Amino acid sequence: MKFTSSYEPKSFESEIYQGWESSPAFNPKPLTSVNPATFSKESSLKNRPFYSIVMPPPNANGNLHIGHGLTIALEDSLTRFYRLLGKSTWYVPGADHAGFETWVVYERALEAVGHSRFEYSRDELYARVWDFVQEQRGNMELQVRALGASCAWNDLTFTLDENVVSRVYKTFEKMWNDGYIYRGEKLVNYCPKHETAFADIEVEHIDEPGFLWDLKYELVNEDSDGFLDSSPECHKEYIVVSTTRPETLFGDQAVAVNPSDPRYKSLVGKRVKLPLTSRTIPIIPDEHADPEYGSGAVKITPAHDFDDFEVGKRHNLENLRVISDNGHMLPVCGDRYSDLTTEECRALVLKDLKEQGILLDSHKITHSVAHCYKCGTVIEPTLKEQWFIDTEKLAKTAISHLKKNEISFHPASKQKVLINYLEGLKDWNISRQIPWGIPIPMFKKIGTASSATGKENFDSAPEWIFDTRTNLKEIEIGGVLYARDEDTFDTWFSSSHWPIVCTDWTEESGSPFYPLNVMETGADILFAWVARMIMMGLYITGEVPFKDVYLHGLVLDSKGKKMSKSKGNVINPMELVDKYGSDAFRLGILRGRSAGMSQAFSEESVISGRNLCNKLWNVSRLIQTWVDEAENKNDVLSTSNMSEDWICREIDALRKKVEKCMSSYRFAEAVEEIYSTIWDKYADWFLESEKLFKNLPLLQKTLESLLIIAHPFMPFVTETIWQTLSWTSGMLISQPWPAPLEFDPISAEEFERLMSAVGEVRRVLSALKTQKHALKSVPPILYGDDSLISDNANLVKFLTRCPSVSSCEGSPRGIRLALSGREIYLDVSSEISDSYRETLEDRILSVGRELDALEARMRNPNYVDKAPAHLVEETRKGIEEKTALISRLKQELTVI
RNA sequence: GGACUCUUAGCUCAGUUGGCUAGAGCGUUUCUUUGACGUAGAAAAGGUCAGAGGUUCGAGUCCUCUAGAGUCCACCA
Repeated sequence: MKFTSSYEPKSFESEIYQGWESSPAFNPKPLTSVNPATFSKESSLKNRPFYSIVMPPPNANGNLHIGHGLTIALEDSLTRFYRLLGKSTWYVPGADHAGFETWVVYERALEAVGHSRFEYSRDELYARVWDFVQEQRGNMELQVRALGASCAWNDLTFTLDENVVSRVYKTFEKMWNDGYIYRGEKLVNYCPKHETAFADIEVEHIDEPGFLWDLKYELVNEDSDGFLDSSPECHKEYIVVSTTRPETLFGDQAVAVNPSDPRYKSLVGKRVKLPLTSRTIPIIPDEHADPEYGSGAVKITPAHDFDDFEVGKRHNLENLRVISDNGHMLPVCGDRYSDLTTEECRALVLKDLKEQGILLDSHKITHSVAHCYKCGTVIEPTLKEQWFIDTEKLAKTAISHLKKNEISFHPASKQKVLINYLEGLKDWNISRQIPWGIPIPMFKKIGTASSATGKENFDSAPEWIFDTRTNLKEIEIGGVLYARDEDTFDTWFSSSHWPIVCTDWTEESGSPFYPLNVMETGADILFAWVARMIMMGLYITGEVPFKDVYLHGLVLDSKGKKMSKSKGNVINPMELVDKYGSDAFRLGILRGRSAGMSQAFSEESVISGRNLCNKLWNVSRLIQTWVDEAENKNDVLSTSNMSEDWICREIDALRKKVEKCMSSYRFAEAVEEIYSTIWDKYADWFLESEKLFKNLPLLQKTLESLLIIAHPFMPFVTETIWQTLSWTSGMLISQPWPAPLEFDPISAEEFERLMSAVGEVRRVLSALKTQKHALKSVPPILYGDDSLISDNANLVKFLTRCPSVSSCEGSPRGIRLALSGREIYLDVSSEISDSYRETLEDRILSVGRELDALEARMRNPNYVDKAPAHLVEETRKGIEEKTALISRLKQELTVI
């Protein structure tokens, strides 16, 4: 390949990726090639020769969004970094069947062609979605490749793969045997549109305006003497209940009042007539009723409200369902209301109550309403028999391991947040009434086969049995027939196994890659996923599933607003990759981003990334040109001037800095360092100097080091350059991390002095150009007793573009630069130096202010006593230098 | 009600256990058609680190309070 004059990512990215993918680079080294002596269970993860990380599986049939772009930029830079360090690296890619999400998409597609899910059996639907997913599949994987993920594609794990399902079944069986799983009839969060239950975590609570209605429930006289109590409160003939859901009154089982509420004390035990029905219900005392809220009396509907369900349990109330699974009123509500939707029913009930004088008042309120996180439908708490996991022990175990700091969190604050969550964790409903997912391997006893043994066994057979033959609707065991539960698992139940299934962990031999080095994912799924992986990992393996957790925040739009389709501010990562290249995107999205923070993102940062790629491209092109032009190519590698010592020192510092940043997950800082080293140091100073020296072996070596260090963050362009350079061989992706470079530190410091001298020349020239006696042409430089300048006259001349740099021969003239330890003059006319007077005066003032600050510090005896000696010494030196500088500046002033 | 995070340049953000004159990118201004790069080079302007106390020789950094922004969990008849 040849270097084009500018960086054109489109011309090489896909080809480069194919090269990587067809090599063994993405795969972990075979176990036999890794020295087993270096691996033991006890050794810390840092020292083990493996590095493992798994990809949070993107939806198999979806497209990547900006969050995936960030995920892959983060994970892949870690993977490539540790690969370069020589670890056997395994980045396992994944694809998610995305149970509910995919189901919603599929059901919508079905409805679009005029069909309903209810026309098909569960098994038919499963088969149809399977085909649907296969048709849609592929884009995601191509997009992951386009982002440069160096993952082991051979090991791609789909969440419905056979090994995933069998592992999930194993866990379920163990939990069933250990008594962690139970079937219970409880109120569950239920989406009436999609007709499925959810875990608490999948419900979105939104504050909404609503009404609190006061209803009059009339007291009925059931006393034997036929008269109401004579106490003054009970001269009333009714009790006012406050409700936001009048339509559920058909299911009311009681009216609760607070036992300490004096208003209602004497009413406890009485009964009231339930409006619109012929039923009566009791007034019961319960702490749940808040005397401060509404009328202080609350109707209790155990089958349709979580709190009421608990009240009902305490008072042995009946759970009477009045709303169906699909959100319509049941026949029990009577012909007038039966079959209406809850909204229709509410309107009609209110109208009827008003006409009957039962609706007394209404108040505008704001209350939080539970919604389906996917379709936004209001969640209907519904009484259902479901499979639950008793989470108490799981959470307790997880908390104890977390408190022992076995997992370090980035950001650290999330550890506390997670413990806080686990401490209040309720039992976990894992049943979903959607066809797309892993079938629950439980079968219910339904009858007997026509054999004698069946009849014999039937009574003693358990109600439910575990069996993995979920491809069958019915099974027969010992003559007893069982039917499969048609529900599927909550996807978080199966995905909590992700670190275990992706590392091929087994009971027999574990896995050298388990626990994972790091789990990188979005902070928004800390509870849903990270918490569950920890609980499950500990339950199955006894070990935490990962040692580090890195959580990234949301990627917001350029104004800091959340991206959403409805707002139209969604940024598509693939468009940016297409426009500026994959590396530019990666640099742009990592830039200025820190753990756990939701931060803005814009195209500008990607453009800046593209510019860095272009810079590196041209740096490489220039060096290649010099190599091509050179006649003698057998020079020995060594530094031959101070800019070379300096750049070696800087690259070495960069290497260490990047190592440190990566081990503490400070990606943005690593990127920042790479930027400034490539651009400000290597290109602007070193390469400029090398235009005079052209020390080819050193140029080549330093460029190689930079390419390797930058590779984790900008893999395509660095690899392309590597493969284009004439002297390099093999692939960059599998090169060893650079060894320390040799340099003379004193010489490196000398170069810094030269840089500040050159900088001062440039600053003064720039100032003179804009003053009233504007400088027409660049003046010569004169030096007095200054070996740094005399020894490097050529370099100074080149870097400042001055026509000449020569000795003043004992007769200085022009402007003397205000640099301590330097004697440099700009040979300008007296008019020009006059015009510089003002600038000089400003300079004296500002140095004076700095001097004052330092002197004040030294006057403080506590500072001299208590501050570290080196700081005091530095302050002392600073005072000396600034004093000298001021006196010289003043001298200059008088000369002028 | 409980928990967490944030407030630093016009914008987006760094700033590790407190320590030299608080940094970067983008934007702005001036200069340069210079040899790889105009997707460039050289230089500049721009900050009472939200506010008030406190600890300390020393606070953007630690503590307390106040104000504002945001997130999560629980509850809300």
